[in-house]
Amino acid sequence: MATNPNPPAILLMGPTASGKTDVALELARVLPCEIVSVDSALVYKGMNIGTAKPDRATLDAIPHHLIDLIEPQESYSAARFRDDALAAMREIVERDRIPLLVGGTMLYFKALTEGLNELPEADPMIRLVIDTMAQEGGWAAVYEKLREVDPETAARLDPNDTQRIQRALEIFYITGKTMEELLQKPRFVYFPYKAIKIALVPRDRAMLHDRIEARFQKMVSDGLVEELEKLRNEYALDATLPSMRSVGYRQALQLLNGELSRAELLSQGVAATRQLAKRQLTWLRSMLDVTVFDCFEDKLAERVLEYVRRELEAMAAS
RNA sequence: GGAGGGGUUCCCGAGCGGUCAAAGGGGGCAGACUGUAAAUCUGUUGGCUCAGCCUUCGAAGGUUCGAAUCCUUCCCCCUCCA
Repeated sequence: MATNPNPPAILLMGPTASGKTDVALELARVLPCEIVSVDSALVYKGMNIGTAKPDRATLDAIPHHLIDLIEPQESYSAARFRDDALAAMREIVERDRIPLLVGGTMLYFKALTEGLNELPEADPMIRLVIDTMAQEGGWAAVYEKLREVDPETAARLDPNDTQRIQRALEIFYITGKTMEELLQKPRFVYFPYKAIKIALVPRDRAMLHDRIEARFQKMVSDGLVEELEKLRNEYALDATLPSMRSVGYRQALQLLNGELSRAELLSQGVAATRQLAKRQLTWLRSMLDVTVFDCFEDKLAERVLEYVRRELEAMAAS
């Protein structure tokens, strides 16, 4: 198996609150797996309650990767995830074990399995320049600038999509080439694994909504706000950081800043989580070759385990 | 008991005789997504046999060619005086 040029990897996807973690832990308990987190929020140290991070005991008992990588004022990226995940997977396979990728950040799954074009990484200075340009002339002026240098990308983007406009212009300023041109180039797709792709999806959205609400309430009563308060004393956190724009923390920070009441924290946190789940489900629907399980099905973990076993056997046989 | 203010489509909330199935926001639903992705953006949101029709603006009557908008009574809610 160590010499297998195309070893298996299990990809377990699903929206927030679909029960991915429970299923993953069960798989890891029975199969020789190590878990690789595919989650843009679990990378932050100290952000535990709001990200539903597995507890210390679980992390110690079962090997987990790509959790607690950076501090809350830092930022991560899909490209960095791809590198980190491929490195982790290689090491896992070298130990004769199976990488079990678990998470809800669908862009990361996509970047991992389909690769990314060669684009420059984010440059804080350039972004600052563009932000300043936006402050002075409005985003309409920034969009106009993009239209001058990269009309194809500008046409593709909505004038209100400031984040992508900034990124496209950033690419041009760094490379002198348009994003359009760089995306045209063929990309290397290095993903030397036989992927077993599984999606946990609710048969009934209302049931997921109920679970989301209960879960968020529990996060708050477990001390989400207090956790953030402590983090804020330790790090210079503000609302523009990617970590502080994540579901739950964004609202908790607003509460600490006096912008939200306790009741609003609850309702807005729950709504933001539902909206996240909705976007995750949109990604999943667009993905082919994924085996879907109803996340409210009885004995979910057992069924998934059984399916994975069959797939692994079939692979070993061929 | 007296003086005011109010009840609008899932929610908040504008409308104050026709151009109103009713602004705006929220929520929901659908979609997009290449180094911020738990982010960002877009569309849609009474029903139907859908360029038209039907049912909606607390309830019931009335005025009018025509009402969510005016009048009457009734039912709730809030503020103030007692």
